Amino acid sequence: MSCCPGGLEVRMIEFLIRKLERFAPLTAEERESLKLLPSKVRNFERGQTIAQQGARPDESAILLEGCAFRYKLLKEGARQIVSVQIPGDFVDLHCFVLRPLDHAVAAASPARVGRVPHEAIRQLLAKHPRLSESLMWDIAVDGAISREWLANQGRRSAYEQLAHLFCELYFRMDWAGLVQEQGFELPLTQIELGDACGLSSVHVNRSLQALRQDGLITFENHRLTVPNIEALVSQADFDPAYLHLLG
Amino acid sequence: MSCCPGGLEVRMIEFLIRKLERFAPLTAEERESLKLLPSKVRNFERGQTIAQQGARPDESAILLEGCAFRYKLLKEGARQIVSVQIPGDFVDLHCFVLRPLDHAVAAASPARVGRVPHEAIRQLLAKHPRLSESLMWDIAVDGAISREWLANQGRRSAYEQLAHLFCELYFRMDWAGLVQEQGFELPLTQIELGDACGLSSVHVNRSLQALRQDGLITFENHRLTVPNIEALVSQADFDPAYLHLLG
DNA sequence: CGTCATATTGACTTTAGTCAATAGAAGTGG
DNA sequence: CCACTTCTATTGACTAAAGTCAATATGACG
Repeated sequence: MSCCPGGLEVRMIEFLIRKLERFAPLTAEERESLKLLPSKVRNFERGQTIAQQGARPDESAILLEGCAFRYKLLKEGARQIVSVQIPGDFVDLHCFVLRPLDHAVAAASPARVGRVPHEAIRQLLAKHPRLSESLMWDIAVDGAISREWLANQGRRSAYEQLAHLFCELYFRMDWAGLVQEQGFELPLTQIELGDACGLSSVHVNRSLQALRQDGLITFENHRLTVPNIEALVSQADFDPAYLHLLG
Repeated sequence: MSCCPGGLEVRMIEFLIRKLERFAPLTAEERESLKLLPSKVRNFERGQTIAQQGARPDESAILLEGCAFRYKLLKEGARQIVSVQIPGDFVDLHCFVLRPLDHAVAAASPARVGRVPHEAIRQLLAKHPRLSESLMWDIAVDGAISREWLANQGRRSAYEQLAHLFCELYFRMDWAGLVQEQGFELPLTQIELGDACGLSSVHVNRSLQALRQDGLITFENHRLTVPNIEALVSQADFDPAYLHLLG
């Protein structure tokens, strides 16, 4: 575990600031204070647990690099992945106010994670009360994504569900500047895609084949390519509004 | 539409205060300011729309009486209910920071709704910055419930799903003091239960029959009775922790 | 009494799950 | 480098859960 006394890496903080400014512009002082947020940076291997279900962490994690997901374990070993996190995401900001954690967090690929102490967040908000609305917004967007996932699981076919998930990730990754040549790194296995969509891995496999045959995606070597995002959006009945990507 | 110049009904505000104190105790001054929150009270008939998907309300609604649900409409008329609201719930607090609304809100029974202007919330938070954590908490609990619903839809059978939903409502209603003789008013139709669980109404009907035959519930005249809540909890693999009902 | 929404039932279809076998791919130790 | 393990991906055959369609019943209400 390494430590950045000056706060998170500058690049990442710029990223976080840019994200929060989707909600409301920040003042120079607010930006400055965000930049001074302390954090310990830690690396995780694929498959490692970043946070335990039921834990009461006194810090929240920002994903700096790699991919992670939040999940719940149910009886008989079933798993439900409830979100996929990409660089720049506050992985568990809600545990600033909501403890214990109702889910675990795992790294889906090698990942760099910055952990920001809740005490530092509390001081930040004491100094800049207006920022509390920005954090509220971040938590609320997370809720909006969960609701869209609910609609996805409840009312869409496996084919549409996967298409919808890929659209969501495409838009989020694109906003984060991580889409290159119409594709991006997606380290999720078919088992994990199944756990995210409430499907068996066998059925995921077959639905992926259908998406491939329809020319909507390629997916190999942990890289997803979408040659025609409009076509995928249309198949998935996808509307990016719920992501609140526009400032 | 009637108006309470002195704020929400006292009973309801006590209720809201009690709820927020599940997160952290409030000071006398904070309580006082909450009591002074202005609100217009409005009545709705069953089936009426309380808020439109895509709207940008400048107030948030507190459900005072009755039952409501939030839902999304998908292509081809499919509907996904993403939450069920009971008295005391902030139906759309998140729209304080998150607009436009990504879902609609409808009354599931005759309902009384208090609408609190965002401007008043903003002033409340300016005066009592610490309260922002309480509101953050309320939004975060909402997210936790959505995540549990995700696990429900993704990884449980129709029978378990309905049992789980009934457990959740039982616990929430009980906390609100609305459980009498092991049951409570549940105005949802089988179609609506289906839309909440991602099921067809026919399958809901059959699953309800199974729950009845197993002696776990009775459900008639819009009233759900659970003679043995522990048995239902056990069938549903239900753990109330995610509701954060304990102070 | 007629209307409308909801609930119930039966017959049948479809989607997705399960089980099992095989094939790849990545990593490990010799 | 190769045998070995392990995890993942793929395929086929079969099963089961849930959906669809259609008919009927029930209940609330004007």
